Amino acid sequence: MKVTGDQALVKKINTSIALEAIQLHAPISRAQVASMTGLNKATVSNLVNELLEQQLVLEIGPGQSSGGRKPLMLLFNRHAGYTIGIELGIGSFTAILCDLSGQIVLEEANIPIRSNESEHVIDSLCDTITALRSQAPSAPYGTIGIGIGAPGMVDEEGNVLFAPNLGWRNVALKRAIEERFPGAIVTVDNEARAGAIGEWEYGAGEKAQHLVYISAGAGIGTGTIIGGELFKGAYGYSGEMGHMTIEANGRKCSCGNRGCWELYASEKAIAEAGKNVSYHSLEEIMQAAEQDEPNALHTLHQIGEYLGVGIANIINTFNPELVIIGNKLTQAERWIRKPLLRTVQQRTLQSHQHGLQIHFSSLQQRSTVLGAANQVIQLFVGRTKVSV
Amino acid sequence: MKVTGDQALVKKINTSIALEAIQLHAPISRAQVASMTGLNKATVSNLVNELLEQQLVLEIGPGQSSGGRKPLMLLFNRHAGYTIGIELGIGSFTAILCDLSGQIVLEEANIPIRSNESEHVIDSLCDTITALRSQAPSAPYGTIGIGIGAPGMVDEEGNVLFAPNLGWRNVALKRAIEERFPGAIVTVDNEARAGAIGEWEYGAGEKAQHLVYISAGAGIGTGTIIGGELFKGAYGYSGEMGHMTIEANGRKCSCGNRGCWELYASEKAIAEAGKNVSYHSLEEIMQAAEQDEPNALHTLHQIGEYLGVGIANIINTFNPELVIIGNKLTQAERWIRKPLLRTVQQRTLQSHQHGLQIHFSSLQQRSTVLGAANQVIQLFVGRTKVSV
DNA sequence: CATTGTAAATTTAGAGCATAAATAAAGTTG
DNA sequence: CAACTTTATTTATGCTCTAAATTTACAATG
Repeated sequence: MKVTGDQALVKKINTSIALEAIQLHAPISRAQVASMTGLNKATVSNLVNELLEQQLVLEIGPGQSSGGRKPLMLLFNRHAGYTIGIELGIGSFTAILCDLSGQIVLEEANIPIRSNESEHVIDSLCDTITALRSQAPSAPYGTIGIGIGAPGMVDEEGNVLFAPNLGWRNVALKRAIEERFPGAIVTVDNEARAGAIGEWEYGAGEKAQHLVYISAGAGIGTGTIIGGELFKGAYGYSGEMGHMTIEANGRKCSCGNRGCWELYASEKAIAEAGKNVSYHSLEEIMQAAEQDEPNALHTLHQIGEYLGVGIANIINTFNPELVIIGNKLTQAERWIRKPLLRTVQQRTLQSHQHGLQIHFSSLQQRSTVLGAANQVIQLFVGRTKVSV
Repeated sequence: MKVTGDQALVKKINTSIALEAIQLHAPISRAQVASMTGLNKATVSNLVNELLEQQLVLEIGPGQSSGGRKPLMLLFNRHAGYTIGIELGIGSFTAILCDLSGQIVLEEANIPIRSNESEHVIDSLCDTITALRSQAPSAPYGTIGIGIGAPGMVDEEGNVLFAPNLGWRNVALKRAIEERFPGAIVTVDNEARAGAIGEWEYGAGEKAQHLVYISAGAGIGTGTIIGGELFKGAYGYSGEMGHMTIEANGRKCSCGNRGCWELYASEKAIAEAGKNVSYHSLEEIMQAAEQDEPNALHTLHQIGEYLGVGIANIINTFNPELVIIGNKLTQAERWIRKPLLRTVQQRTLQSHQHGLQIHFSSLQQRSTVLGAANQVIQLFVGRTKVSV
């Protein structure tokens, strides 16, 4: 959005800075916030007092003195409001209610979807949202909003442009939810991008300024965080790296391209490799791998290698500190991990390997719901940044 | 940089907004600037008057009245200062002196470099810089700085971390130049990233908010502009997309990886394809192609196709509005163009093709020098942006 | 236990900037 | 030439940050 500078903007920026310092370093005193952020003590006092009035911050009494007056310690009031996070999957969805620090209060996992018809799905989502809202603890701001991670391309207005697994085209999901819950903050984003935020804020991504999250399931989606911010790309719907070519003359993909990464490194690879054997799902092949069946082991190893090929490309493109692999394929970490790491090591520039870490998701299927919820929280607290 | 909000920041933001409006829409009146930017008329008047004092803006007298008082038209004073842009190549470098709007005043093209030894190269650069500075027209701010585009990985401090074609490792190029020209603004960036800025500001990239520049020469480098800003990536030196794998089991690359894009879509592909024929350079193969030699034509077509494969990956990753192909291979546009476009069309998602344009560089080898010069100009005028 | 020193938080006074409204300047138009 | 328009500046006001002074609250010390 086009923004000009005025005093309100200054205050917004500084409030955001102060609140973030409190969130990250609680319990913390006003004086510490001032010295840490570079803001003037008086400014911090003013801003904090307003945040106290708004109940976004709590004073929990005096802390340890360091030779003088005891500081009054501050906490981010994670119970000021609650938010709902939803991961829309294939055949089912998962919804959570969490507080402003991402602590899950209620969870409704794997609610089946009977029909992929968008109206039906939206009805179903709304029923669950209503149920969660009614069970939410009372809070100054109540349930502030609903964040949704959807499988497919989502534009900046929250329209699901294309979701092949749901058979959706141009579904105005955000608007539909907003209409049902007037006043609520609603966000809709791609499932992998929400997952990236989830891992970054609450999972394996702690503190990393630059990370890439790879959602490897029925296909491959990616979410990228650069400089502590979600990388939006042009028009807001980049991230179709699952359709990056890694075999120029490879198999035909449903997207029209050939040799797409997700053909070789997602569940799609199982069905393909198993054409002559009888593996049709990740579950099946994992069972077989447990029995040390050579075919299953080989297929899983190959998936690991191909995941590594794509990850190497991502590393060369974005040079992140951290790559996190999430979604269903993490269940096969045992078999995938080694070939994946070896491939990445072989295929990336030495200089990019420096300080690079590769992790599997630590949130166990909760990356997306938490990330979706976090997107609402970010809007609620009004995070604002300046680049010079 | 970590920034807190104060009045100085507000002024900086608004000055930047006003100046940009004048640069882009000159000649323009104060009133137009105000209505265009959303700034208050009084604010614009104040800021413009300061810019006039600073000689960054000129008043060129009254314009056409639209029914009332004639507006006083404003121009960006492109002669307020001059800047030097340098493209460091292999075996030679090119330097220009240009005004603040990128108009080239002096050009020293293809100055040979006798030895790649960094000290020698730096000496040589400094000689040319000194010569250009001494010939620069007199201006309020004189020659404000030096921008350099270097072939290789450059970090945010202007250190050339790795430039295989020069045999450089960890050369503190920016600091070296700064020491020789105290007070000058010095920037050092990767050649392709500078090229992206050059094309965006002065070339085929006009007005596009999201573009990718592909520098196809001895290797492949890329520069990406997203949301009107150079995409820096983690640590500032992303963009090694030339080493993206497009043939998982392809040829070995000097970077350690296999099947890197630049092996198939840069000059490297000529040497390789020509192992049994006698093409060793772009010039040779183009001569042969002029004579319709089938081998040459086939090789060039293939290069076009492989360029398309990589570009398709980039499109899926960044979803830009505009892709610009620059550097040496543009000379072979005649032969490359068609297979390239066809391949991209075949390999990208329909939704991404919507509104996508693919151009060849319009600046003819000047993308990088102009982009490098522009980086200095940007710092000089202090462009500042806010994201909400 | 009163004194001294220190740290935290608040108050005060001052300055910078943007803005709306009023005013001035310089046109056009019938 | 009077009425209307548009452009630019001036004025008065409000908001925010900041430095410095002040208040508050505690620790250490003889």
